[in-house]
Amino acid sequence: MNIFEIYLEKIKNIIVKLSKENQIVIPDNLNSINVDIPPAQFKCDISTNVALVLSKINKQDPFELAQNLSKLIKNKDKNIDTINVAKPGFINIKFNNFFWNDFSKKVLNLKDEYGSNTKGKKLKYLIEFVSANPTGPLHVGHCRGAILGDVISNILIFNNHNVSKEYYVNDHGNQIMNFTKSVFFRIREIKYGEKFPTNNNELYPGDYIIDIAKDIISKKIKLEFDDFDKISNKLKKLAIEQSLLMIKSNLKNLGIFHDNFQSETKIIENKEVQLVIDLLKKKKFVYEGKIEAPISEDNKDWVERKQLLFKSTDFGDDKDRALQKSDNSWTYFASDVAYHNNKINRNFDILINILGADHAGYIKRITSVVEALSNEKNKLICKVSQLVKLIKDNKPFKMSKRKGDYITVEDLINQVGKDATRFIMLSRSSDVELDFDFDKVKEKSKENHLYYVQYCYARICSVFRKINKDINEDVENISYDFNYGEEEIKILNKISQWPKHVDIASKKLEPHRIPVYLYELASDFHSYWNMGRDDKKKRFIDEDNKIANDKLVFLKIISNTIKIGMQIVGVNTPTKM
RNA sequence: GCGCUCUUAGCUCAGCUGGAUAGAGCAUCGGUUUUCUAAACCGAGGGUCGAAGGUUCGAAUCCUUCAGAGCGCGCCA
Repeated sequence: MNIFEIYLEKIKNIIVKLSKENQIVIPDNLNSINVDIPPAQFKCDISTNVALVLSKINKQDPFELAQNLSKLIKNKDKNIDTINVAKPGFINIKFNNFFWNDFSKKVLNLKDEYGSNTKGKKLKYLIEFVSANPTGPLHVGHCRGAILGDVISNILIFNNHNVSKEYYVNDHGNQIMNFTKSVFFRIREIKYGEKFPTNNNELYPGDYIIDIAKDIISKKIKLEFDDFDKISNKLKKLAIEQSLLMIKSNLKNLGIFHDNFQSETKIIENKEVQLVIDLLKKKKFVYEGKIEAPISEDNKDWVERKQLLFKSTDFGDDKDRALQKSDNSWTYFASDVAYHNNKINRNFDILINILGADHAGYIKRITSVVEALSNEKNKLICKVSQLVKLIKDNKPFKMSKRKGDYITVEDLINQVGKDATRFIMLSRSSDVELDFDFDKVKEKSKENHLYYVQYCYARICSVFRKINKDINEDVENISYDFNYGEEEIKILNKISQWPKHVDIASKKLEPHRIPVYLYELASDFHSYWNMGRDDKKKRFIDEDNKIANDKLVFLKIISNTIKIGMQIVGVNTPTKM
């Protein structure tokens, strides 16, 4: 029930027919023809640029062409009230009451599927997000990407795609060793009263390491904590297990659940790295060579040497990328190459990676690898979420790695709650930095968009409560002979735009469009609600505590649309506030 | 130095798969509650869409150059 799509189809059919009858010429590609939301001042429901697109190729005045086409569009269409041609050659269509009756009925019947694109091809997506190192709890920095990935998944699922959500666990490498060592020292601290070394800045000082140490001790596993090297592998497994539990609990509190946790170690143990590098060698994308020293400040200790490199410059990267370290172990990149090959072999149509802004420089090489391996150009799509600037007491709040000086997801949820966190993290495009103001987030006003939208839903629920109806029950057995006025149609019109916003959000992987739309819809509704003060006809319940059928359907489809949207965002719609 | 992202009202941002007179919120000023939720609503002022070129019938949107901000640029992960 996307009226923009329906009319686009109709218009395309008309011009294709005309071209077959040799009455007009049409371009091979009709993609630039659109049916869009007209600016408010034109007081119509949809508009199209067909005439403007066709005028040049037909050497005809667009205004005149538009007039001719509009006659054909209007012809026998029982939905159209008026059809006008505006200045350069836009065709503006206003629907009649019959249409809005029919529209409200259809939306009502679609229930929680309204806005979902059921026509498109069903694709298999793999979306990798969060993938934070399992060396500690999630902090605010991870939060935005986590929510972004989750809601992109929700949108794709809503549009009938198949989505697998994955977390890549970097349980291999130096960081993990440092982390394990930290746990080791904490265990010795607890067991033998040895002081945790403070002079080693490779170690993780955070208090959560103590918790992990305690948890491991409480398991009473037979393990001697005297020689780190002897037990490092066993302890590593235990420590990672604990920190993953912590991370999963953080994610759960954000309302996020992954389908799969893919271990880096497993990929290395399965020899998948060697396999993929052989494969790339065969394709001539891997060679032995030298790369230049990095430009960063302290590259004095840079030793130029021959090493195994991936030819990412073939795909437009600045330089080729190292696959092997000097001790012959694989680089992080190498195992990630194997991981992506693993993804490709699982036969997904599209791979999506959600990355933090600090990893944006990594995109080129990884998309290059995926292209080299799959021979498909846009197989892997990387979305970057920009930084979150924390603001407390009107001042930027800087997080540092020093102990206790960073805000975890847990802190965030305890202070502002899951829903507000989700809604605000999504309220801006992922391409721009986001100010996260602790004080404003907790405010319960228009400033806080979550409450503004929830309040709209709660207001509708209050009407249902008043007349002893259940908001979740279906509206049935109603004859549709409503006569909606201008104000109601304004909102119905807004609702008609919902599928279009979902569609763009889905195609461009831009979830912020959903909260932005919901805010606008809520605003229209609040506005309507307040009309009831001056105009009794605008109130939902009459003197006899009854509601008219048109008002009932009206409320039902508004609340329905809000609920669908809020479910995609992953927040609650309380019935009372 | 190179790469990615950003630059729209005093502030925070929508709008960008090219379209018509560029929209919200906050802040400022002025109003609304015998009424289904005032966590709300209505009104007013506020703009060279960073700058300059280009493509186009048409540019905030696409391209080029420049300026400013953020992030990144290791055999780290």
